Amino acid sequence: MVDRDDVLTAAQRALNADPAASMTAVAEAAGISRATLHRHVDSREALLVELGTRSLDQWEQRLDDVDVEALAASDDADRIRAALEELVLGYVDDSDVFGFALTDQVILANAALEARTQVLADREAVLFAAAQSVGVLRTDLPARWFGHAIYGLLVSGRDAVRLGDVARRDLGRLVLSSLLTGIATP
Amino acid sequence: MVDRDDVLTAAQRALNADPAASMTAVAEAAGISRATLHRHVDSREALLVELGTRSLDQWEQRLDDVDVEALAASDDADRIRAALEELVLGYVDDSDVFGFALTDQVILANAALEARTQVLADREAVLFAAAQSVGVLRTDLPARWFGHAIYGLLVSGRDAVRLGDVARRDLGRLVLSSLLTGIATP
DNA sequence: CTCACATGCGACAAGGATGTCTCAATAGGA
DNA sequence: TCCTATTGAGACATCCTTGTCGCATGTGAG
Repeated sequence: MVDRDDVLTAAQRALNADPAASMTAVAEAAGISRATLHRHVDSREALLVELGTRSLDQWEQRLDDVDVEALAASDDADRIRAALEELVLGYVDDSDVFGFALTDQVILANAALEARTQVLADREAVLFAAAQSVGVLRTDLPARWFGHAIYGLLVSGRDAVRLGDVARRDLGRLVLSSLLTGIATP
Repeated sequence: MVDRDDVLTAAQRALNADPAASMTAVAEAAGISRATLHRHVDSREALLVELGTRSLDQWEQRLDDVDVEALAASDDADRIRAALEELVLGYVDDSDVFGFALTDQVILANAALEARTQVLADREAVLFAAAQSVGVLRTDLPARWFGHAIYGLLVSGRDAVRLGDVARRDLGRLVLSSLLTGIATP
């Protein structure tokens, strides 16, 4: 028997491989018929939205895990820096599974998801701002920019691995060190 | 009268605004009828491929402008660094117009465009490698990674501007400085 | 064994986009 | 002015995808 969660996971995998995959392709990937797929999910858009929600859940979980709010109030530069690294490395791992959601037009165009994205970005931005004030992150860049920069490097990291330019196991280090210290010689 | 070039430019604009724009929408944006649009372009895919080609032309032009090959052979660290900056700032400008091509599935899935992308990425990688050997770029990162990192920051930069988190005029500086020196405090 | 329930399969209608065609209007040059 | 080439508008067939439905199958619990 195929669990609803199995279906969503399979759909995730299928859409990760081909972001334009049709419901037929998704159903095949899940090893069920299209009719059964529709017994689990109302529509293609609903599926995408649900997967988008899943990815936001995961994002939120990462933020909870490092306890963003407490951290932001802590003034502990070392812990903040460590948390930032942990966060980014976590995102890199997540991008393996949720990467397609980063650039999917249906997900990006959904108002509810966009609103929740804003909320999470706000939470994150609080941490960034705290990191700025304790001297971990540069103060000459807007706090809101950091999240975007991370996002971009996740997209490029995915791409680099897909094209074989970078080994998957090196990705975390590459993204993190490019992000924090840049690609130029110090 | 509407020039073929006008049509492509308008299509660019329309697809930039909405990457999923239909041929009807593109035609409207160009101020012509759908039939006339098809007199200029065989199919939607052909249109996308042509616009993708255009963006690669522009990329190639940027590489020509800085004379990548000569530069890579020059061993002049200052000039290489300056060229890198010029290149990236140029890309940021181009992303205004060609940004949608960065993530469009039709364009990305096209074999011919992907092949040419590889060629251009190779040219660029030569410059990156030279930059590494003269001490401008870090040697502990793969030369092929740099191009991806730039790509990612272009995507995020576009996004940041679209969401209003970053002013368009600040974008070049943000991207360039995040890329080169990272977001962490030195 | 039997029954209920989930599934696969096939068929179906609907919707949307694409590409083609024809015909009338129009603009621009001879 | 007249002729020609281009355009717009609309109609059309086609294709693909989506979502729904009915029916037969099979499996698992009791």
